[in-house]
Formats: sequence, C-alpha cells, structure tokens
Amino acid sequence: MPRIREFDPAIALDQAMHLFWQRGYGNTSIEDLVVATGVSRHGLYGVFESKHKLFLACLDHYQKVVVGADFAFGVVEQAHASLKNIRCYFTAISSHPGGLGCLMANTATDVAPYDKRAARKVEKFRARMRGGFKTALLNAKKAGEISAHVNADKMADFLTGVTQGLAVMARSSADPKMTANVVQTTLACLR
Amino acid sequence: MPRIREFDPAIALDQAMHLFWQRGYGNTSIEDLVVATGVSRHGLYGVFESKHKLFLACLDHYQKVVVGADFAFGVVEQAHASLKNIRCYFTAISSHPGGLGCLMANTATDVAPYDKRAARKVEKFRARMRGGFKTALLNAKKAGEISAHVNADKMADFLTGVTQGLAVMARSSADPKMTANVVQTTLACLR
DNA sequence: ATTTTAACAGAACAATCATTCTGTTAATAT
DNA sequence: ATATTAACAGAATGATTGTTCTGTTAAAAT
Repeated sequence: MPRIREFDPAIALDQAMHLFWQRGYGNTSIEDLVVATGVSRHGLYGVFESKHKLFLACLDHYQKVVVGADFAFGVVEQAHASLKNIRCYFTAISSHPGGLGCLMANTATDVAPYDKRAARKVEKFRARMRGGFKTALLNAKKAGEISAHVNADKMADFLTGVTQGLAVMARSSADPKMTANVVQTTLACLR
Repeated sequence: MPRIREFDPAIALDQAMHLFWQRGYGNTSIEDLVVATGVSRHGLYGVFESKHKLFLACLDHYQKVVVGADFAFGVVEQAHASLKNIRCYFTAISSHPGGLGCLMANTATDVAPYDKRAARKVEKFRARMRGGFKTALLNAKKAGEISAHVNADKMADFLTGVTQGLAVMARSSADPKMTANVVQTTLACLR
C-alpha cells in the first residue's frame, strides 16, 4: 500500500561515503549529502536514522568496496597472497598523487578521539590490515621469498603503520617522490 | 592612555594550541577558546584577528615548543645528532599511549585539504623533519654507526613517513605493542 | 581632574548546523 | 473507486557557529 521508495539506499550510501571520504565527517553537512545523493533529508533520515549512523555505515561500506577491492588491500588478502601481492599493494597506493588518503586513517585522527564507535571500527580496521599482512608474510616465508628470520607479527604491524603514514601523506599532497621513497624503503625491509 | 591588556597573548596562544591539538580545528569553537584561555571574544579577535589566523599561529607555536622540544624531535635536530638521537626520538614517541598524536599530522588530514595556508605549513613541517633526519643520518654514516650504503635522503623520507603513521596510531589509541613493533622494525632498518 | 584611548564583558548578529514537522503525492489492498 | 500507507519536497526548529557591535571601565597624558 505504501508509496515506493524512489532512491536506492545502497547507491546513496556509496555516494555519502565518497563525500565523507573527500570532506571528512565534520565538514560534510546534511545539505551536502542531500545534494550529493539527490535524496531528501527525510529520505536519508528514514533509512539511516542520523548523520552519525550514516557515517558509521559509510565506514563499513568503505572497508567493503574500497579497502577490500582487488586493486587495493584486497590484493594482499587474496588466498595464497605473498610478497608479490604486498609489493603490488604498496606500488598501487604510492602512485596515487593528490588523493583523498584513507577514510579510516582520516577518521582515526578526526572523529575517533570523540566517538567510541568510530574508534572501534578504526581499531578493527587496523587488526584487519595486520591480519592480512601477516598471512601474506607467512606465505612469503614459506615460499622462501623473504628471510625465515622475519617476525611476521612485528612486520605486519610495521607495514600497517607505514600504510597509515602514507595515507596522511597522500591526503596532504606530499611530494610523490617522498611517497615513493617511503614505499621503496619499506619494501627493502622485507628482504 | 589606553587601558592595559589584562591577558598575555603568548599564554593564550599556548592554551589555544593545546585545545586545537586536543580537539582539532573544526571541533573547537570560539566559545571553547574563550573558556580555555579566559580571554573574551573581543580580546582574542583583537590580538589574533580570526579563528583561522589564530589556528595558523598555533601551528607555528606548536612547531616551536612541541616539535622543537629537546625531548621531542628537537633531539634529532641537535648539532652532531646521530643514530643515538634518532633512536631516542622514536623511543620517546612510542612510549606515549593515549596521546593526542601530532598536531601537524592531524592538520594534514583535517584542514590541509581545504586550506592552502595550513597545507603549506604541513609541507614545511615535513621538509623540516626530512632535513633533521637527513643531517642526523649523515652524521651517523660518518661515524660508522650505519652502513655507508644507506641513502640518507630516502631514509629521511621514510622515517618522516613512519612518524606520521605513528602519529595516527597514537591519536586513535592503537595498541602500544603495535606501536612498539613499528618503532622496533623501523629502527632495525637503520643497520 | 579631565580627556583620551583601547580593553573589557557580554549582548546581538546573520549564517549554518542536525533534526523534525507539515502537507502533498503516489502506489497498493480492498 | 477508495482507503491506507509511507515516501515525497521543503519549510520550520532550536541550537550553535564565527564575527561584530554596545556600553562600561581603567590606565595614562594633559
């Protein structure tokens, strides 16, 4: 009996995510979201409840479609990923000048200190990266691609930390040569 | 003839800096600054012109008193600094759980994408770090503390990048063990 | 003592924020 | 056809934002 919804929540979520990624939580108003999604205030509130919950949903969506993409960190999370995949990942993120950085890293500095739920998602995100790197590193060790003396746990933490630094650099338009040097030196640590 | 100012702009600047560091630019209102500094709106505007200019002044102040402190990056910038100083610096920032991160790194993700003047300060800050690290690395090479094959420029870029990653981790309350692993692995790269 | 100057406290301002409300419209079930 | 349901567009709301304005007060120069 009810009137049918004229917008696709999944598409609106994706558009909202890109806006939050670009502008950050605090710099994005409901009006901005209305314009970007083409959905009325009432429509957004009806589906997502509040700006805050919409944002949290965007964090999950980001991890699904951006982080997990097989041209992004997804390449490291592939089954049987090894050194080649790690190199591939770092090469990919280093060739991304004038970028938006990483929504999770932006959230870590922006909203995590004020928002426990966002903070938890950031922490889970880091755990995810550490896990992905660790598995790939163990595979690489098994294949003899890296030294047997490498501590996979420590190295995974390290790679995760470097990734966050690269995200900050990308968002603030660091010199691409500097980014390249970070990546190059990081990969050299894996020998 | 005029009435004399009842507050010290230098003290107000320092207090404002700590507030911006803690809360970020967007999450800090003039009212917050009035409360924290004990200075009236008119007083703040009379001396600092606008919230934005006050923030920029805080970025400079931060670099002077926090970054340059000799228990912080200042230790790397000391004359004749070498490997020991770099180790000292990383050890110091790793033992800082539940911290505020780095105001410059926060600014890099928060406001730099929207504010050219802040972006320029972030870029200058990075150049400063690279320069400090490079000099210390060259000293360390000369002293035979690190391999002669180390490329000081590249390694300085790398250390700067890692530092930004550690700042993100500190601000979002990453597990101290993870931070320690990042630092440990980074320092191991210097052999 | 009086005038001058600018800092003072805080009200006032217009803009913008997230959120809610109002009346209208469209799709289905009867 | 009609009643019902919820989505629609957009106005209204109250709070908060950065900034400016108003009248008062205090220090120094005359």
